[in-house]
Amino acid sequence: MAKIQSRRNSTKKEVIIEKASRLFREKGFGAASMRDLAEHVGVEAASLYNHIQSKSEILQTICFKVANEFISNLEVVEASLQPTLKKMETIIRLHIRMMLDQYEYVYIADHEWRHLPEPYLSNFLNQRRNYRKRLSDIIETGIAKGEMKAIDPYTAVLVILSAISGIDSWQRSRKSTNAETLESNMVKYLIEGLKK
Amino acid sequence: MAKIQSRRNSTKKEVIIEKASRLFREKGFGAASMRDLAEHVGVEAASLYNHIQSKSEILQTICFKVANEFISNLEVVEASLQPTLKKMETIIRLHIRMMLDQYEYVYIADHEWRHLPEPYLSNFLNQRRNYRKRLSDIIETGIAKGEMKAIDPYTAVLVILSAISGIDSWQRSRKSTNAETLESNMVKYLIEGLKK
DNA sequence: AAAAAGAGCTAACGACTGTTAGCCAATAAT
DNA sequence: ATTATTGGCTAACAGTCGTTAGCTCTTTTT
Repeated sequence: MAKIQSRRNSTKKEVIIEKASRLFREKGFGAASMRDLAEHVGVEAASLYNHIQSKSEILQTICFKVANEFISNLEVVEASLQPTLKKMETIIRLHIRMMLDQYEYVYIADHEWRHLPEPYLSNFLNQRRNYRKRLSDIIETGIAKGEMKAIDPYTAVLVILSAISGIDSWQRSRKSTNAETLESNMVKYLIEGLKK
Repeated sequence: MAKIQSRRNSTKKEVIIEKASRLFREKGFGAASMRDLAEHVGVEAASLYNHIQSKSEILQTICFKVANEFISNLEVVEASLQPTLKKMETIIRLHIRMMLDQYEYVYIADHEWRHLPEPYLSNFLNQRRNYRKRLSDIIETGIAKGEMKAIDPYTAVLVILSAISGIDSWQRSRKSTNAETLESNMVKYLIEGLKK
């Protein structure tokens, strides 16, 4: 092997993916070109292919990296002994933080998954459906245990996840608002709707 | 003038825009091609230009059509004498209905506005910012009047609008759920978080 | 009947797309 | 010291993109 990493403790592949995530968010996957990406990496377009296999491989990497992170976090919460309302709060806070400090990645997994080629597309959608189902199961349990008010669980999941993913349109307009304030405001609203 | 309308009471331009809205939603603005669109309209790509000026003119038409509809609806609500909580409920129901029966258009205005060329882009974002500000003003008034609980108004607006725009990811997975049920579930959750 | 305009077509332009081939220099492994 | 590998580069392919030019036929207006 020749030199395996550039400056900073990251592979060139990781650099490419990082720059790509920025570009994909700004322009959208379809409108972002490899020559565009190459320029941001500081290399010719063809050279990218020494590190990646294709444009859509980048998208796959990003989407499944995010998906896996959410799923493994959910597993920890599921296994915990918290009451259901607290579980939901934990998950909500986690989503908000992911959104805030891995913004580019989360955004792409949220908005650009459409451009995944099969079979990755189906795979991704299955994981997403499964994830949502498990969240609504928590709420369902919460209602059954009398810890939450009777509300349609899937609607609640939809509202919660959508509200959080909408933070992107906030970021730009109110960079000033600090993260903790945003998080606590948001949790307040979303949890209030679940509380009995 | 030659024949000014095709079958149905719609101009060919309207047909093009309607077909385009479907295509733009499915593939994204960048990935949808004029040849693709032409095929759906039943015509050669070049012939489209007898009715429209450019690809992005279609996007502009869709985005501002939706924006204008929302704004003029808001004006009616603002001018009404309802209590603030009722105003918000009216607006929420209106958004949900727009989302359900003008799905394609609303989706594009929500997700594809990024591809608007300047100066339309700035224009659109200004209108959006203004719209959100006016919603948060209603909530602020509601809090001041003691009709709503003290919550950060802009956070509430963000949660509400994002939650509704997330209905798209619902539609596909639960076509069965009828519109009224969805609407009432959603209103229940979103209004509950505002009520004192 | 003559003129104008609408609305379709084919062909093509120039720019840009993701990607491959093939070459060369530097580094790592033997 | 020699060989192998890595990771750059240039050039190019085959395709697609939005759009225009220029033609023809049909329909409307005068």
